[in-house]
Amino acid sequence: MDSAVARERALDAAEELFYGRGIQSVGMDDIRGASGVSLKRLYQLFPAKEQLVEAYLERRDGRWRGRLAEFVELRSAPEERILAVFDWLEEWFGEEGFRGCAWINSYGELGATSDRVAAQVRAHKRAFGDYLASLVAAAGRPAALAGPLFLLAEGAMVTAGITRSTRPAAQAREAARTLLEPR
Amino acid sequence: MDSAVARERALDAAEELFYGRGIQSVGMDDIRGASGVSLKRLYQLFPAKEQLVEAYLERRDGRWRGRLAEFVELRSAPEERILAVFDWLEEWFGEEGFRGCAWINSYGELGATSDRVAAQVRAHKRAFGDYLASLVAAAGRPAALAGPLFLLAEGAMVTAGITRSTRPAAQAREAARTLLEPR
DNA sequence: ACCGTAGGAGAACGCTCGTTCTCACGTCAA
DNA sequence: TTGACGTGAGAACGAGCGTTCTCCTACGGT
Repeated sequence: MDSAVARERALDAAEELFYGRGIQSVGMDDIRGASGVSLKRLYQLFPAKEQLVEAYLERRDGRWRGRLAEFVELRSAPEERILAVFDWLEEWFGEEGFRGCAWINSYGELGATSDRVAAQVRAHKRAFGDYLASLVAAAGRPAALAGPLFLLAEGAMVTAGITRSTRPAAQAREAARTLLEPR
Repeated sequence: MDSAVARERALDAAEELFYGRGIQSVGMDDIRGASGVSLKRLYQLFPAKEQLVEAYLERRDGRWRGRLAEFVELRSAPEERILAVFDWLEEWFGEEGFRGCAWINSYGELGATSDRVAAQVRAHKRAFGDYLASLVAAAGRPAALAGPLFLLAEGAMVTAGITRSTRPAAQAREAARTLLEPR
């Protein structure tokens, strides 16, 4: 098996297991079993579990933000683009296997003990916040709107994860619409 | 040492360590060292670690909501009481040792593997949401306001925990004020 | 004074898991 | 053909930790 292929399979297994069951409760042997990549190869590709965790979060970050941006691009009106973020959240929340925000969960699990994971979570959230801010700026709205919209989105992710419901997305969208109304 | 005293000391140590470093990275031996309660006594009081975790979350839930309600009671105007929630969040975020919401963190750590912890987190969040709803009702405002306010508060907690900043509280308060404005 | 009981200190046990090692096998260059 | 090398399967190692056990001391009732 090609190294690149083995790497992808390992990351696929890591993503499914880490996201679904939490990082600490998944062993390297579980990754091996789910990916078919031998332990020897796993440790060649990722010298320690923590590096596999980092690679998982990093790949997921790119994909997550990519999917969001792709969805948002379908709308042309700047205000609609902002609201589309919440529409996308609703789709995401409804997906099979949704278990909340991977970064918030990882932060709860490892934020206090792993500086590198904590930094990655902060970077992801900053990137998401910056993206929201860019949408607000593109709509010609005051920059101060971005913070509250970000908080609504974060609250929706956390609440959807805990309550296993898509409803927070619609609530957040509605609140966002109100905040966006001209006064 | 009296049993009741030992129990309190054990819970004090559990709260400080579990909240500060995460649950899984704290061993029963750490609890013993920090509390001065022997392992034998610990296991008499809490037959397994999971029960200590539950007792920790339960006691913290009572105290947390008690402190919040106490703070809110200081205001008399119904609208002010709603906003006071966010003022209290700001105070809380600024406390030494603040590390985000204990329940959100616990959910990230154990939500996928412990049904009892997951249920306790849901119960805590439901109680907080109900409390917010009662403040909204007391102010004679539409019940639909409670959801968005809840999401703002949750988003603020998560963001304050990750970024180690008190700013999300003020942002959430400002957004809440806007949502409360008569239109 | 004596015995039964409770409690403390900490060793011990058993399991999990991250990481490394062994060994047998297949491959490819010379 | 041969030998060096890479690889897979899985055993082995070592640490951490939840839980229990041992042993010793102190004390309370008679």
